[in-house]
Amino acid sequence: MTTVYETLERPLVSVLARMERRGISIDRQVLSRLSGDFAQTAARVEAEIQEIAGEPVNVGSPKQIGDIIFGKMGLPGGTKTKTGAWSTTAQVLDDLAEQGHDFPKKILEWRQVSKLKSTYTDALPTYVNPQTHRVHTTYALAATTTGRLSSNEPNLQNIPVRTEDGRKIRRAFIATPGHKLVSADYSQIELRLLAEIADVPVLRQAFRDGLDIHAMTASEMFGVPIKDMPSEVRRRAKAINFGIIYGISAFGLANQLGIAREEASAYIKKYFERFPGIRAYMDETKDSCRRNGYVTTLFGRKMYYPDIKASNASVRAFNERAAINARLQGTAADIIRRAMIRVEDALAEKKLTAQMLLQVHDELIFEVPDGEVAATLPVVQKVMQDAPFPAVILSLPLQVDARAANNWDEAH
DNA sequence: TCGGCAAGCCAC
DNA sequence: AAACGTGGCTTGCCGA
Repeated sequence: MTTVYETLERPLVSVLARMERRGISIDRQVLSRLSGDFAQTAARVEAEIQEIAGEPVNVGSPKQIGDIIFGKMGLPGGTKTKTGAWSTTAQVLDDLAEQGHDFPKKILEWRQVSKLKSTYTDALPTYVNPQTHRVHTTYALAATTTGRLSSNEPNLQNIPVRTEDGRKIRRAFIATPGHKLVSADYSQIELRLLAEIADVPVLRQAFRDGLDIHAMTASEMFGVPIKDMPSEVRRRAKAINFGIIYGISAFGLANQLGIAREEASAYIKKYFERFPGIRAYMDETKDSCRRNGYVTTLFGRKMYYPDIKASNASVRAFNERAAINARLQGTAADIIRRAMIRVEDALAEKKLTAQMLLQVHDELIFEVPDGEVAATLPVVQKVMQDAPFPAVILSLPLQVDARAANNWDEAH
């Protein structure tokens, strides 16, 4: 498929270069104030941790924390990492915190603010370019096996969004005065591509009907009405949907949901029954990857997984899951690349001056003059929705949500 | 002092 | 505790 390289990759390099050169504004005062807040919280929590420990402890050392929790304090449920150290991941500490143990809870709190401070509020200002007063990331076009971009120095594709403290950092990404940030993102693009590629009638129809896809999944699997569905039921279905995209295993799903492996197995079995096409899609993907050494996106781009034939069973299984995921993640990557290549001309044709600044896998961020926002939104949405055309005609619509605000958090 | 690995965690 | 996919960044730690 030389077409992909000639018509997509070469222009994309130029598009990315323009995005890198434009950069994005951050509010250094907001970040500075947040750094102070985080420092204060970290210091307070660290003092409480030292108090409980009763001895000097380096809070940032997982090894020391593990020795205290599972050695000295003798809390239950300890597991070891592959090097033999006590594991102290967030999941482990969360389990202990839920059992009422204060120490792991405080470690979690310390880690959260420390992460946000060191990786974001302290680091981002050091990337502000003195000439432009903006932050300029660098995109790597060929760094991933699936065709996604990656972003570094700084990575602007992993700005926090999950927690309230995290969103405070996102609010520091701002538009120039007289402008708005416009964020446009594909809704559930990988699940839509799963419905398309695996040819799952129920799933495709659900997307055509605009249903809440996780609620629909829960309804199909557990026989619960979509109306007034308990959030826990929907949460499980959502975890299963994501698991499917990632090349599910009963082990992984059990860990994710905190249920027994047997129960997770039953869920997967039920899912395959309710959504005919998924199992065949997975089997066909593995078979063709074993035959050819690669899998392809809907656009024909190849992604190589030669180790899918490895003699080691766990290496083999890993490559099988990666190959299953790659067709979905890779096709989504192709689609947003096509949109990025087309959107500049589409805007120019309407005399719109929006500037594309960032790409975050299924999201594009633009800086737009206040007076052009209303006209810009539908142009961006249409280009993104129609991006597969004409090379690929999907049997279901791609939905693109777009909104404008003064900062990235409120636009997202 | 530097480089690399391990552990951990942020995003999609 | 990652055998549920793709990345990048930071800290601690250890050996050269």
